[in-house]
Amino acid sequence: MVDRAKPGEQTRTSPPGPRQPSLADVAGMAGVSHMTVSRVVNESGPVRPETRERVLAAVQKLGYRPNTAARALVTGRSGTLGVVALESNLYGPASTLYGIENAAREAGYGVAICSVTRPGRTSIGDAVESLRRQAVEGIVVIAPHVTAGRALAAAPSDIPVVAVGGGESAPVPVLSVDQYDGARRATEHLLARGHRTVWHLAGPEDWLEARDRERGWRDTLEERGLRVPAVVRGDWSPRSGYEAGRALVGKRGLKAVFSANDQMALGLLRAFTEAGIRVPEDVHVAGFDDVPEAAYFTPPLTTVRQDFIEVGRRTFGLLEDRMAGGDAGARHLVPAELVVRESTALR
Amino acid sequence: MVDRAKPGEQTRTSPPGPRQPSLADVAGMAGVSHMTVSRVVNESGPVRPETRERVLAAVQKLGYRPNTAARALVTGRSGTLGVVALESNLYGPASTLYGIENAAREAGYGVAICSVTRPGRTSIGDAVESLRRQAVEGIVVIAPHVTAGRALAAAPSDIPVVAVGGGESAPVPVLSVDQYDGARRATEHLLARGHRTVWHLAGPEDWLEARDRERGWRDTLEERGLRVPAVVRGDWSPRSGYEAGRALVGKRGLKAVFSANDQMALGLLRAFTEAGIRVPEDVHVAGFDDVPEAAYFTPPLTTVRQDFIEVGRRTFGLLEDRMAGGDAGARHLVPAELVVRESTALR
DNA sequence: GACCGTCGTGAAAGCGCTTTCTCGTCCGCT
DNA sequence: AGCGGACGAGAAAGCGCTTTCACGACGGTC
Repeated sequence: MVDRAKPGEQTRTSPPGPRQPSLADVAGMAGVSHMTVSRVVNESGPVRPETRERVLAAVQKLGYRPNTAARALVTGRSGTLGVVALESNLYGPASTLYGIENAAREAGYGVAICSVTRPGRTSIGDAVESLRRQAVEGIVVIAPHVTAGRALAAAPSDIPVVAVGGGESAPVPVLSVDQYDGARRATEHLLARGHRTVWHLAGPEDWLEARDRERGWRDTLEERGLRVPAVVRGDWSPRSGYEAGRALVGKRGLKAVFSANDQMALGLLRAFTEAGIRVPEDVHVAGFDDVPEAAYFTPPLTTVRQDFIEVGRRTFGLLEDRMAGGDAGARHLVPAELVVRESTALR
Repeated sequence: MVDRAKPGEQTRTSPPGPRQPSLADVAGMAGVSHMTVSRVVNESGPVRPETRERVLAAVQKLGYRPNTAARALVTGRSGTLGVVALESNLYGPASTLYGIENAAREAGYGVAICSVTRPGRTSIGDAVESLRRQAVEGIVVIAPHVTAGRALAAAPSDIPVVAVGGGESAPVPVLSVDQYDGARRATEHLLARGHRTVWHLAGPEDWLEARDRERGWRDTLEERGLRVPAVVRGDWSPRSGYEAGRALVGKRGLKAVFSANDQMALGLLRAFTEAGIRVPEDVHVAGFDDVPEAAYFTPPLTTVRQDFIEVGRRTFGLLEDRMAGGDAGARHLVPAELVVRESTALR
């Protein structure tokens, strides 16, 4: 019985021990050429059923696993995609990553990640380069920053790159949730409660999403000829929302606030609570993202939901297009949805 | 001037266009053999300084990038690690992932991820298999589930595997935060407030971390001969915390609750607020994790902090050990830290 | 002045796989 | 009976790299 993998003529360097079985090993056991095994494994080319059975049995018994490196070497395809992810626990980016990974895996791709702490021209470039070294076939950049767009301007043209949630003015296809429209919906919702105007707690200026949300809010007010209060700016963190809240307390005519994300809205709520301002009785508050916690804030938060799984799926689709040589277009939007909760309850 | 990469004798299949430059291309331009280029690139073996300069210049001009597949094929090392991640936005697992990725990148490894939705015997096995197909050199399983331990029992022995935050009874090294001790600290803190006992909102039974935290809580009470109230169980989500909160409202002697994570504590707070129970005036609440939001809950939450970055770093260290053939030991603990906030303020 | 060791370089082999080409066999057709 | 074609299988080449070995040119030693 030829149970053990044949050691080959030369024993190689001794330590590695019994190496992984190769096509040749399987072929030996099945009594065919390695080519036939290849055909069976890849289901390419015709093989007589009984031969196939024998090969399959040998594959099974040997625990044969195709050598990715060898395959990649000859085909020039690694079967791996790269994702440049923002190192943060921000709900959006993290969820998007999973969405992409899922879609990629279903399509038979592996996913390599490279995280960047603070995106800038260099760091994103470094990340892309690092992924290229891993021979990825395409790259998704989760790049909500404005600077990311600039970084992508220098994106390599010999490998497909797509961006999600940013990358404006970058020469790559971009997919994002319709931040502008989402912000408009939230603002309109607040206005529909009868307020004269809506204040805005914005995100960091260098985030495209923050800009879009701010623009949506501003346009909505201006279109109706309403007063546009000075923007208060945070950094997405609950802490910054809290500080913004303290700054807002006591502002005249503060009746409605639209926060650019849920975490800052949480800080806002906290600051208002401490100051004795009741939500929704005294002030209405809306957020953005619909993080799982939002429904359990005090009070439950009206917010704008983004479907990150869908974003991930479609982003992968975009990349697939590009890899197939397609154009994929420039900018794609996924709609956002308003979720109304107690923080904007009628009073 | 020899500026263009030499096309090679055969034009290959026409469509691929000008392929990536190879060692041979660089060698041609520098007027040396491909071996010399290899030596320069890898800094292996002696090369005369001036030769080296010439080679480097050619590398630069051609934009040469070593072909990972070819290198992996001959060396048998892919330079890639695999991480089996839990697909969730739970703060802990996500943060751990970044910690690992960072440490790995610093050490020159790429990171491939494979997410699993609900860990079970099969899914983790599938994920591991999927990563092996990508020729990873080692695998980290972020496996907080009890079942994960069982899944790992069948872990392949021919590739280094380590687990983080779970994998009890698995034949692999495991690293985790000291959940038991953290839970004890939280419980002791609550008891120090003068309560007769502490209630516990536990996590899902099939999570090892949930078990450890529950055990820490229970032991602390039992050691002091205190009454051990019936455990209420959630699933980590704010929603489940909310429901648990509603169930707890009205329990006789409800003065202190230790929630197994912060998100559930949030739901708890919400339920208490709705029921007119004030925290900390009427009831004390403590959580676990110290998510960034915890400091801005209403009221700010006393909780147990876990240093996930450290966990990631040390987990990678463990894997590195294993890959180098070391033993790495069985179980490693990272201490947890109590963070006191208003939800357990003295009254 | 013949010799050994070092240094810098090149030649050859081969990692495991796919691509392409070739070859023998058997069928159905005229 | 003869022959083209489909079918099943193998032979050979080569992907880009590292490993191993071989080779010439030195410089110092006895």
